[in-house]
Amino acid sequence: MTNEEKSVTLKDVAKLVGMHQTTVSRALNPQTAHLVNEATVKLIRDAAKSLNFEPNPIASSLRTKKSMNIGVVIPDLRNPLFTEIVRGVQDTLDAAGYSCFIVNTDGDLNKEVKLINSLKARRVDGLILATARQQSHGLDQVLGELPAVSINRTSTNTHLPSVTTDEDHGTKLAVTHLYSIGHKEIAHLAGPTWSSTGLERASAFQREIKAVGIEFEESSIEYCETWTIEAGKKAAKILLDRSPNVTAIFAANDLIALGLYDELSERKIKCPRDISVVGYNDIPFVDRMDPALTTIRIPKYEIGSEASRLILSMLVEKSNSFMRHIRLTPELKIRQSTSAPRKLAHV
Amino acid sequence: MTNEEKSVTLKDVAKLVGMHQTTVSRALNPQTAHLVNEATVKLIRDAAKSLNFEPNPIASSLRTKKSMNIGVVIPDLRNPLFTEIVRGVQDTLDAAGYSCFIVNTDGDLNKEVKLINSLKARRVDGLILATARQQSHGLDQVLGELPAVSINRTSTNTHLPSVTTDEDHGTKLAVTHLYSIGHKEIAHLAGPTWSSTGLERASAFQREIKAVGIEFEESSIEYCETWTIEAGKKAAKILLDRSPNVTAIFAANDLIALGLYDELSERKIKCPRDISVVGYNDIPFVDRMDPALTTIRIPKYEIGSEASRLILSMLVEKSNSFMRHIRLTPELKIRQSTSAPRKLAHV
DNA sequence: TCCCCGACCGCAATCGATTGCTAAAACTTT
DNA sequence: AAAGTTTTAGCAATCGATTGCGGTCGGGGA
Repeated sequence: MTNEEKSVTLKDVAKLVGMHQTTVSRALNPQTAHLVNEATVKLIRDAAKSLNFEPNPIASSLRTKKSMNIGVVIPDLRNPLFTEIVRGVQDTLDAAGYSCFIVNTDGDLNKEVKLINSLKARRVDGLILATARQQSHGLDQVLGELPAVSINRTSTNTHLPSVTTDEDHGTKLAVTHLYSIGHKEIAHLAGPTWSSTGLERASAFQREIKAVGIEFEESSIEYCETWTIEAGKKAAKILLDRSPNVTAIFAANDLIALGLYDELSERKIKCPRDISVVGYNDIPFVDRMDPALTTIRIPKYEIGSEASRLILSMLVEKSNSFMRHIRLTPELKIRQSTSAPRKLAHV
Repeated sequence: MTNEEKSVTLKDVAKLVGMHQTTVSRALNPQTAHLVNEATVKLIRDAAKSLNFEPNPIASSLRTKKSMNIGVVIPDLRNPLFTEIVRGVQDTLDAAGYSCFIVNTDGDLNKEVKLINSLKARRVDGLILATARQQSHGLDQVLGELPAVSINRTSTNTHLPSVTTDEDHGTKLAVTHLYSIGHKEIAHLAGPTWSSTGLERASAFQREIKAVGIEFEESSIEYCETWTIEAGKKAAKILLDRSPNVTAIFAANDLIALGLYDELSERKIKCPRDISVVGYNDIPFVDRMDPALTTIRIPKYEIGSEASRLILSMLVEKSNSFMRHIRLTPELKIRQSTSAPRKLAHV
């Protein structure tokens, strides 16, 4: 019988100190403790501790209409990119006394809508959206009044506060790196066209290619269907067939780069000897692949923590008035998958 | 003004159909709908739909004392082993209408206790524990009456229902594989001694080594401090110094195997040419490392889903009476990190 | 015809914390 | 000393769904 706890309530504590539950409530809450005599507060706090009182957040939520939960919508927790982000979210959120519900859309827009609705049904106080669709397709309507921030701001969703990384800069890092080591025939395995980051990187690619003085051809970009290894491989197949003499490929993310790796090894094309590869994100373990992947590192954990801070701030100052956009800076991690081209491409 | 929803309640629905909220409540709940006239049920359901009514789970929780949330305690979400498991948990749980709170202990026992308490404070209905400490150090007391299942049953915690994999079998697969391709000098980089799985695999290793007819020496086992790459590398250093002529090493998990990889490459020891390596778990991407890691695959997703099923069943049949232990079977994935020893070790 | 039972539905209490309002006491201010 | 403040604390309503306890009505059995 070490376990006599039968859910201690405010009233129990009140009884113990001979006061009303109201006073106990106020004494225990830092926000309202000033309404109670200091000595009484101490008395009550001690009593609460002795009874091992834990306020019931559910009762509290019901009355205050704050669940202290926020929903986190991601494509798939198994994608290491997101686990890193989510960790940032969790740490920041629970430091503020919030918890989170994580849901996986698996890239399915219908599912996403359903999940957001379920999150609303669960009365989350806010949402962090890490699913970057180009067409938010009435998501705004689904969102309703619910405070939300978006990771990977979609261009159509600029009305949502967001935390993003500088896609242009990241792409520039990739392209100029490849150019600086001698590549002239650079192609791009782009992200899906329904993804805002995919599109942004693709158009940044085009811009940067021109910026370094290479003539841009449409054929040097091939779009992947999804952000996966398989899609990357499939697109790589097409790209390599079409442009056999590229010497470097910038993949829109690491997974796509890995798909490219697969296709290269099937064709016995050696990376980086024959073709250099740059990825994006720097997810865990790509530094241990064969070859170690040169990539654009984004501050994943920080994206999560910043997004959390943002949503938290929206929750206190209910003023949705000012729309904040936080932009973080990526950096280049040079590893073994890039090297000077074997034979310089003719200009 | 597309958003006129101001939180519709039972009472609103009741008003619309001219009935009492009680009836509405019963009609909407499948469990109690039989108490209401069938025609009325339909009427009410339609009305609810038309008002876009969503029952407030918080109010419901308060009354029923069921939060419909369960806590998931893991070391670190960033460890791909756990993200896989968690996905299994999430999918199974939310099919049953439950949500989960995921917390990360970062291997810190104090933190673990704190987190479990916070989970209890949040009124979770049950717990899934994926932190496998040998000494549960009064965790039982912390747990109290809360239903819980453990992944990786700790030997001291056999009083908790559990979902585990067959460590003996997995270890046997590893050892016999190495033996069958010719290795006689096999060492083991064991998991931490505070971990039940670490200990189990280590003792199974010893047993299996003897079983295949190799003389066992204490020196062929080196324990890692934690389940990390760094700890693996550190222990590998010691092991390789001590036993320079081992031809194969069985690492207690993939991360440790990767640490071993690092140490091997620093010493210019080629895997598998000079030393074969077997990992454990088969976490994502180890098939793409250099060399692709031979490992013992465990059904990660299933562990999560089985654990969830278990906790759910405990929630319905409150009878804690029968203690269930589910044991899943691992399998061997042979890849490039194992091959026949270059020169056979002298017997 | 009378009684009993089941089907159907409403009343009101309940879960536990929060908060607007009120009131008593304590302390200032003229 | 009277009036005005400030401090401190209690009362009771409230959040929204659930549920034990009836109550009404219609029908079946005796």
